[in-house]
Amino acid sequence: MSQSQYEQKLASGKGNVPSRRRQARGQQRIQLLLDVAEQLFAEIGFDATTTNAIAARAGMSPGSLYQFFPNKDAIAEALASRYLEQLHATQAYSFAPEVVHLPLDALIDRVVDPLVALHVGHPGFWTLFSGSSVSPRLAAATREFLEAVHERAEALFEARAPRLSATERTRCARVSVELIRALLPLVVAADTAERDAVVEELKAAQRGYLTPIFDGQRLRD
Amino acid sequence: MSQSQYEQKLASGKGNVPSRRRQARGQQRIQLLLDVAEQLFAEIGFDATTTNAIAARAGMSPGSLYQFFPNKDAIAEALASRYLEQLHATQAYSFAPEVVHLPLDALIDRVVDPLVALHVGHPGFWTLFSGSSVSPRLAAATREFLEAVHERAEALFEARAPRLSATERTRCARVSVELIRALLPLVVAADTAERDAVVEELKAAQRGYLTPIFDGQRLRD
Amino acid sequence: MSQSQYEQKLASGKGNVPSRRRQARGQQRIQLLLDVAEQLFAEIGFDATTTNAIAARAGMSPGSLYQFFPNKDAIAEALASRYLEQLHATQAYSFAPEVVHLPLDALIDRVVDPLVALHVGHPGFWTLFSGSSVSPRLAAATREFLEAVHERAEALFEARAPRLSATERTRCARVSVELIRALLPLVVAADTAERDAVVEELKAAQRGYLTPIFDGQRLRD
Amino acid sequence: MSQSQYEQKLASGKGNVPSRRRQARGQQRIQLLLDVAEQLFAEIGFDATTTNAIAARAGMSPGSLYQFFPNKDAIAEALASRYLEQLHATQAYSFAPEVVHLPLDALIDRVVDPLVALHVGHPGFWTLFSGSSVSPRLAAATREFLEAVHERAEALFEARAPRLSATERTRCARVSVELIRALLPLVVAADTAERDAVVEELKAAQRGYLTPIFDGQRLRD
DNA sequence: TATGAATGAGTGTTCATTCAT
DNA sequence: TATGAATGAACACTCATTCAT
Repeated sequence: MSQSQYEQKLASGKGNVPSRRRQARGQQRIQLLLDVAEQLFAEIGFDATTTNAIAARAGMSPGSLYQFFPNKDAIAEALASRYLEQLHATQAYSFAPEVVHLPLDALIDRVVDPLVALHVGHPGFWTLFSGSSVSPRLAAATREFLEAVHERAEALFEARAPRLSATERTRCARVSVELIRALLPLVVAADTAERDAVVEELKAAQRGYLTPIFDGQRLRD
Repeated sequence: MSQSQYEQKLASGKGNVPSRRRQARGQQRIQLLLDVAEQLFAEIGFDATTTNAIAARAGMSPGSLYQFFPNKDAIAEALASRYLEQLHATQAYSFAPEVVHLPLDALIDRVVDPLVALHVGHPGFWTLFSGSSVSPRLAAATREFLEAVHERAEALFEARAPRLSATERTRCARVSVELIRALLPLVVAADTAERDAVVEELKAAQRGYLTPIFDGQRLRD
Repeated sequence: MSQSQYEQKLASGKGNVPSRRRQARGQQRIQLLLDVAEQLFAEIGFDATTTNAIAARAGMSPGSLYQFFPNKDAIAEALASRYLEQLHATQAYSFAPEVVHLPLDALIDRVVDPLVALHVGHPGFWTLFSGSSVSPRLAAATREFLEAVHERAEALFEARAPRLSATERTRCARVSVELIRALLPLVVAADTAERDAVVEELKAAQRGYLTPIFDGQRLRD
Repeated sequence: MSQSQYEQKLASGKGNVPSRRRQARGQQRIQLLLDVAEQLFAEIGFDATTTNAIAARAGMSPGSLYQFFPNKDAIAEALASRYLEQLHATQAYSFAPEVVHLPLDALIDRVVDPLVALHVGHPGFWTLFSGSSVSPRLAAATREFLEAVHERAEALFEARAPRLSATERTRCARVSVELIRALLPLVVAADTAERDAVVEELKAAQRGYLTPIFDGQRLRD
């Protein structure tokens, strides 16, 4: 989903195709706005961030902001969408078919590392997904995305722990995912020196949780 | 830190010492306001909750609310403080001296079960501690409390995994704590039928993470 | 339709029945706001009138205005409704059953005089009903009211000019009504000295239009 | 008053004399803008019509619009001026010298028919002259024009009803004019089938009003 | 003490107008 | 000349907070 959805041409006139230059300029400004918004959301939260503040920090007028986004929520949504796109990309890598047969350590690396990279690159982004005053659309998008992740995780569990009941599988997959998701803020918060070590702990926790499950030691429900 | 700090005693000469009855009435109203605020924060978030809505739901006027709390943030802070008090109480139990020698499973039960009870009893309370628009005071209180918990956890680690370096110990303690903290929302969100099972997973994850550490299998940093 | 519809009680609490004094005060302020709004609408039009300007001129804060009216349109609607109520009252008098048998001159006096009085008392009110940016609700209310008036006029025509075809009757009634409606602004605009004379002309015009119709001289369609 | 007044000739030394072609193009675009503006004003009113919408509907950019008109009001004024020009033309015909001696019916036809044609051709134009947020200049122009019409009507009255006092003459002329002006919206609003009949009523009303005056039956003031 | 009407600064958003290209 | 992105003042409306009763 690109932000082109926000362009509102009042007239479809004839040859008013914006020059490549113009378009590029627009794209840059949109990215700038999103970057600024991300910063501010991270710093003071979604609600405390005013649209005028975003525009000002981006060095433009409030009116300009509204040329790109129909309203404040749309900014959060675009931000989320930008983020989710990247997340999707990592997922394609993390859950590629051959991954199923990887040893556990490699498997965990494959899932965790891109996530860590993404979060470290977008510190404070998590704000968006935990705040409660976010738009329903954003909430829906998030839920949807999480569902997708859970499904992939479940598929993995089906292959690696086939003796789990369906209920158990769903539950374990969710817990496994949340285990990572939940420790990510800790990783982001850690200073650079400490970060790698924390990531190792995260992986250890994941290993500790998954090993008995994948070993088939868990039989009773 | 109790909410009595908000009571504005003018302490002028006259005999305006509130009768015991009055005081009791005030306490009740404060608790009512906090209960209502907790509900609303959980339902629609801190920012979306208006002070007027809190007062209205509590069956009193906005003016009355401001007799007990100097501003909106103070409500969140009092709520947090009430919560943290309870949390402190559980901590006294969870980290009592004899706990050090409990088998791992029992140890985990002792820490996790009261936490789960508390969170289930105060659903959505977590909103307060994750939102970013909360007052700096609240943020400080939270940080302070977490430090205390980390310290206790560290003390436990010192006893159970004495071969860990100081740095490792701190890190592992934090991760162990966050592991629980992070999965608690999942527990709260689960419907009653599912809840116990999720709690079991939470404990399994904790066990999985702690076992190798407490067993002394972790030597390298 | 009273303005009580705008009162939004967040809580229905217990005995928070506003004192008679309080209620009266509220009524006064509502009337004041409507008066001020009527002035401003007449002076500079609906769109150019800002809600803040209304509040300021009424000596209160914007917030207060919104305690009585949910939005700007509602002010126009309340104004219209206040006006239409009065108009309804005059209609009851103008079209009372015995009126059918009055001589033409008396009949015209009976219809025109109250209308003139009303319009003179509310100069510039017409703005509301001619502006195009008014709310759909207001437009509907106006249309509805006009329909009612047309119906009454038609009933009169049925009695006084029974030989008119249904189509003719409808058309003549509408024209007769519009003849008055349209000249009213001229009456309002006239200075006091001139006013009575203009009203006389209005009546003369009406007489001139109705006489041949009521005399049965109009037979062809 | 033509819209050429809006063309900003800098008249600097160089040969920037626009070619005939260019001028013609400009004229076309101006007319196009005025047509579009007229439509929009009629559809949604002056205030709700944005300059951007006018430009868009005319297939040009906002910047271009401002090459022809210095501001939004000027569009309404140019529109009015275009309209008034046409109106002036009809007046030359309606009040030609020989008209004085026409029988009443013919006289009325001569005045009313062109007006009806004009209004039907420019539906909703009246919006401009009744809205209150129009520019003072527009108001002045309208007033001015009406004065001119009134004067002509008065001249007619002087010839046809010489026994009227000056005051009476002025008043009756105004009322006669307003009588038409006021019913014109009804004519415009009527669907094509009904329209002619309504026009006939309009004429009948005018006849009914004028006959006694021109017959000299009106002597008293 | 309790009330709730009143306040007013501040928010998201619009749109007439400008100006670099 | 034409363009349309950019501007920013201004508007409708909200809500934390106060204060007369």
